[in-house]
Amino acid sequence: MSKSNKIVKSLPKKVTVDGIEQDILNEWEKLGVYDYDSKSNKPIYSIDTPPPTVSGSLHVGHVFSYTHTDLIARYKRMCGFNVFYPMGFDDNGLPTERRVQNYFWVRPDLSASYIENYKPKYQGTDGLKLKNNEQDPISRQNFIELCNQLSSEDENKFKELWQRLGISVDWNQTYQTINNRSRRIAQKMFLRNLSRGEAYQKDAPGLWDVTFQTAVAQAELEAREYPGNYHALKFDDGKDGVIIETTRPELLISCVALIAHPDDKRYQHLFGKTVKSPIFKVEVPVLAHNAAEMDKGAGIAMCCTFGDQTDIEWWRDLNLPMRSVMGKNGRLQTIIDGNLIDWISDNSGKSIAEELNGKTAFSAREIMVKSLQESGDLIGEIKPTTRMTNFYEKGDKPLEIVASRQWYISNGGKDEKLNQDLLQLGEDLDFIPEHMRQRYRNWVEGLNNDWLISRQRFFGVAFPIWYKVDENGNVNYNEVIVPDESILPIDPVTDVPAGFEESQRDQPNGFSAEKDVMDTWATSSLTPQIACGFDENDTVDGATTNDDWEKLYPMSLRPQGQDIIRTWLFSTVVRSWLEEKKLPWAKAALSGWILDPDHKKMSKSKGNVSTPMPFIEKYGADAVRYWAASAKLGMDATFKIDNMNPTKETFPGNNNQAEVYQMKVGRKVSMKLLNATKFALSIVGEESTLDLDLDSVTNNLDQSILGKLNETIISATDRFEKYDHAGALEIIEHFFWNFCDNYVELVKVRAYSNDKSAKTALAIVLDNLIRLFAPFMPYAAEVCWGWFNDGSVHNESWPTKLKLEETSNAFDLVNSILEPLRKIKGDAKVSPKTPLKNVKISLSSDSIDILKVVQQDVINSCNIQGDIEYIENDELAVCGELVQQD
RNA sequence: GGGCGAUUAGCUCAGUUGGCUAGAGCAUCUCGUUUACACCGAGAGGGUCAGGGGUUCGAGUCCCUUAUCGCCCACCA
Repeated sequence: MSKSNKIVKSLPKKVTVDGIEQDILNEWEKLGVYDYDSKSNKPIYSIDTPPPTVSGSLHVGHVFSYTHTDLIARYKRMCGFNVFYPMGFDDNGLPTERRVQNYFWVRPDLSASYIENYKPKYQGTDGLKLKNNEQDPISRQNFIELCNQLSSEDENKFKELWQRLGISVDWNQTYQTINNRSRRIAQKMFLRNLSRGEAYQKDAPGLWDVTFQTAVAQAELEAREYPGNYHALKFDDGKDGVIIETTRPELLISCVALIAHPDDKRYQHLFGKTVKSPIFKVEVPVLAHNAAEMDKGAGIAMCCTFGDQTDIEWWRDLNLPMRSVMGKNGRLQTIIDGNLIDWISDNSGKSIAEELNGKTAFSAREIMVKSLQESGDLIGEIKPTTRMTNFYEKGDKPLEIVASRQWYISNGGKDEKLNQDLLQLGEDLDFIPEHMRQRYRNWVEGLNNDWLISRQRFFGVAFPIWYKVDENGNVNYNEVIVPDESILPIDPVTDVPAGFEESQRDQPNGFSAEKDVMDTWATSSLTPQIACGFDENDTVDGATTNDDWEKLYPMSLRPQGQDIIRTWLFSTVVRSWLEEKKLPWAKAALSGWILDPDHKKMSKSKGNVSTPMPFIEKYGADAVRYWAASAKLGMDATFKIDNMNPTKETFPGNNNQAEVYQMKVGRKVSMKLLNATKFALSIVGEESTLDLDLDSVTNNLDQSILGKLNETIISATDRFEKYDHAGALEIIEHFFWNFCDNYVELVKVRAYSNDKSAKTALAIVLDNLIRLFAPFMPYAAEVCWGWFNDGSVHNESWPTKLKLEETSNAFDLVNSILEPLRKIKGDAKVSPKTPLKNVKISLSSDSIDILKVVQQDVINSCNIQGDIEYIENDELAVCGELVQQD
């Protein structure tokens, strides 16, 4: 390596890390330092950045994981890759729907027509004051426009934070998950799934959230503890009765059978016979099924349509009738079109059935318990219990099971071959850290159904389809009308299929729109396609083109949180496999959690989040990055705050006394880098050019520090290649402190006296160190670099192995005798400047030879008077006498 | 119930394929220094590597087992 002709610019008297960010940011933007170059021939490194949800706010956990990705991006960029590092904004889905509703006090209404230049009456946080006013009903298209308007405000706040943090995203490459490009791609991919038979609709019982009144997918479930009671109910078998236990007596009315295990001796005599339910006196069969567990409850279960997933299994396997009463609004429906449900003939049973109509599960249960107690069919005490129950992850009421027509995409939940293929893809994908692969395996192996992608919500990407309406005015869901790909995106609620006119909407022999929207993951699963320009017809919203698609896909890296392996990661693999028969990326990097000081995961719902900007302002962006960079991928990190009671009230760092240890250290490191560089340049830069020629380093000690530098470069690079940024940082930092505290101190005198070798070594080390630190501390590194270079350090190359002859271990040797020499003065509690005399050093003869060559630096820095006496001995020993000061 | 991970100094964590007297930072204590850096430097104390077995010349590292913590999945009779 031989570089020269570097011009040393003027150095500041005092360095600082405060307020350095904005000027540098402007410079980066001006130079386009992080721009992806679609015309370049360099190898590409493409990153499938997670699009943050814009309706939320960013917390330190985001800063943590996005910094990890940025470290990789910056490293790869310096290694000569053409880095494609886009940013998306997730503004599709329920959180945004609710936020837009409350912010503008509107609600989407599918019957409302589109209004050009619609201006909402309200805006801001006055939603609560408007509680009594009705929300303004507007069309879906208007709603999407309001979303885009609100999102762009949020996006700017996000962008500001990411930039300040030094995330090296190419801001020309951005997308929104609700913008035209995303909707177009989501619809196009759905149509292709449909044409290949991978997307299909089915009318079947499924999990249903009664609050949001939408179907939910397996991936969105969350099991939570839920209190309940066991009720022992007696069914009439003509003899002593059959006792079953249930936590849901309100579903007795939907009971279609009693089920026990085929091997259960207790119930053998009942199989094939019927019993009568209490209260309603409905005759139901007693049947055998393997899924019944002998040791659960009474060993015999009441099968209702539907209480849980097992009920669905029994209903399907045993061909049982459907007696569903649970309405989509969470209320029991026993009277339909004025008629009471038809399977009850008993008169008193009928009147209770009538009473149940319109009741929530909760009040229906109260009615049933009371009735059962009165009739004497409730046996013994009601026993309280706590059980795990499935909830929609965003909901707060247990899920019900309701039959409805929904759209699904095959994901291996029902197709063994596809399941195997997807498992194999999980083996082919490079997980970082490796053990995260197990999460993927567990999930794919545990799938029990296809991916439910339709949602009965208003805001999201519309299904681009209509259905034919028959001559009687009934919608025929089997006759799907699809648009041509070229006109996407469309909204079937306002757009009209080819060959029809608007007047035929919902008319006999006309057409009817699919009103559901797709699940948000149905769009998010396409982020590689959206970011990389998959759509050859795209003329809107996109920065990349279809030419880029060929180069960028499959992508190099998917960074993401471990909590969304089953959703985002898996669904992206599914879509990519179905469309391209490829993995979407080579590697997946999973980041860990940020834990609060009580070791609880930091999340918005727990109210323990810390907003990052105050920390950036207090310590500087480099320091915050240093904190994040110190943690390995996939490892949790504790957000440890000193001097502070870690309660909710005081947690977010508004207390000036509070310190985040690692950030404090990070600030020290960046200051040290600035100071060390300034110092070295002040000695070295007396001339107008810097000599970085290795041949100019002739002194043994100087050569040996270059040897140390070389080791550092090699092992830091090795760590980075293994995606171990924390290990790389540790190695670089260790060398850096050693260099500052020992080497620089040693050669000061020689360097001041214009020694060519020392000056060149200092310059070479600094030149490399700044580049080693650049991914971690982009601001401090840029400042240092700017003192003796033009252009950005972030477009420079990552240091590579120096072409050195074999070097001695002079530096380590000197360090090992420096320590005891310092201790002599330390023990005597005198200044390090105090002179020493009669210094004797015993060590091996080889080491003596090396040491003699470089001893002048030791004599200078320790202020040794007279000669050093060397004694040959394998055991290292150092002694000396202090010269008495006046 | 099935799976994954963690457990090393007061705190936060390193410790790569078994090979040192087990390391670093913070915190604590002692001392020093102000022409690179007080957003500094030098030094000290502090650990039965969660417990118990085993393999090995040798175990923080490998195997078995127990305990505690965290997470994922299953669990609604």
